[in-house]
Amino acid sequence: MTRRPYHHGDLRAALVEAASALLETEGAAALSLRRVARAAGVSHAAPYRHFRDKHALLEAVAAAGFRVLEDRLEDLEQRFTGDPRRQILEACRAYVAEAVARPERAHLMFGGILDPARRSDELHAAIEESFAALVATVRRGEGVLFRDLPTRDLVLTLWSATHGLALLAAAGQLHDLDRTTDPEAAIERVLGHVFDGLAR
Amino acid sequence: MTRRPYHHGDLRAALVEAASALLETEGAAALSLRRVARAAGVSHAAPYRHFRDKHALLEAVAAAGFRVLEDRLEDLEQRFTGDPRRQILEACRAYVAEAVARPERAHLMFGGILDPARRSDELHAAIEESFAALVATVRRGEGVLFRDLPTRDLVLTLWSATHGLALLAAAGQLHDLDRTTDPEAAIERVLGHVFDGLAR
DNA sequence: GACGATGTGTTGACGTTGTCAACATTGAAA
DNA sequence: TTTCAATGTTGACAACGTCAACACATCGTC
Repeated sequence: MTRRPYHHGDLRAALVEAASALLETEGAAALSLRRVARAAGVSHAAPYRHFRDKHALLEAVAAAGFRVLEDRLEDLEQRFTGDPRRQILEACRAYVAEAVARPERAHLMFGGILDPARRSDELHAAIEESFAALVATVRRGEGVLFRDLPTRDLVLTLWSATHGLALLAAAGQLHDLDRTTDPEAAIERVLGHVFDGLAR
Repeated sequence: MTRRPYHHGDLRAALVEAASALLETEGAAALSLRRVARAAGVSHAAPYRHFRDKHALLEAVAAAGFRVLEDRLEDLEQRFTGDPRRQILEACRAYVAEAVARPERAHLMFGGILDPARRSDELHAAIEESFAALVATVRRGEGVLFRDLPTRDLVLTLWSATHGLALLAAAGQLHDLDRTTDPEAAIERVLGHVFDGLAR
């Protein structure tokens, strides 16, 4: 039943895998299509059978990142059913933790590397679904945790704070403010205050 | 016909200028050292008399961005002396507005393009000074606007929310959440709620 | 079995890039 | 006037993204 393409097995997945690894270890600047191909053990033009160009490969890497985010969020719903506050807190924590663990991918997902005008369907779907999971998580707190505010306000406020902290941490820029701040503790305090502002 | 002299006059500044312009119009991917040199009217290797490598040029562009941010913040202190709430609000607005007006540079400043390990003294100083201006702005609200919280908490919370919104807006990702959200209105609402959470 | 069609990987080429070494030109110090 | 450091140019190189031409494995059809 498993249809295996003939030579490499599943080159497409292998390329995304190799690109993700190279991205994190060597940085975005050092990530070339040819190095990815070499890492996957194929010739320099082989990737073109699976991706229109380099941009498309990078989009696939980003899409994988969004899918991880979505999985985390949905997992949290299972783990903390009936405790929306915990769900939201943990979701934000996971968001920051992901960015810190894979900063290069985080910048690929949210930074100015990919051209929004050229988004593939795959990436578009991955983004939509992960954002839907995020909105759904926040929604579970509506009427229970938060004041009577538009969903948009709740999501935007929580998301902005979390996103900001995640990217500052990923870029190592928290240290420019305060050498002793670690992201884990920071998200705790920041979210506490933001919750206070939204609480009923 | 004014004949161009062999020596440019102030090539360094011209290169930073040309690079900034190219960055915003063509995007980071299309920004090559050689195109910058061409735009400045010099040969392809001339930039090496002023910058160690491409990375150093990009750092100079980023540093200029941080200096703009600092100037804005300090200008606000003059314009709204004695009104710390207004100062902070306007500072956050300016932060977002800058990111939206020059999204490519914002990503260069905060994204994963520049290697933090190789920061030039110029960039390092520009970052420190703009962050100091940011902290100073928030401090003016201490004891007046905010609950009795560590400065670090105040700065981190306000900064995270603002930074997050700024980068989401710069990346055009606000539209993934809600097609009708415009950054100007969003920062207003987000900051309102965050202020509530920090207010005394 | 034979056999093209099709999907997949390879090879070689092209123009562009970042960078370097060698050289040219300039303005100012001596 | 001579000299020299600073600044700009030229030409080279390997690595890059991309493409066209080719090679081969697999499969449906006869």
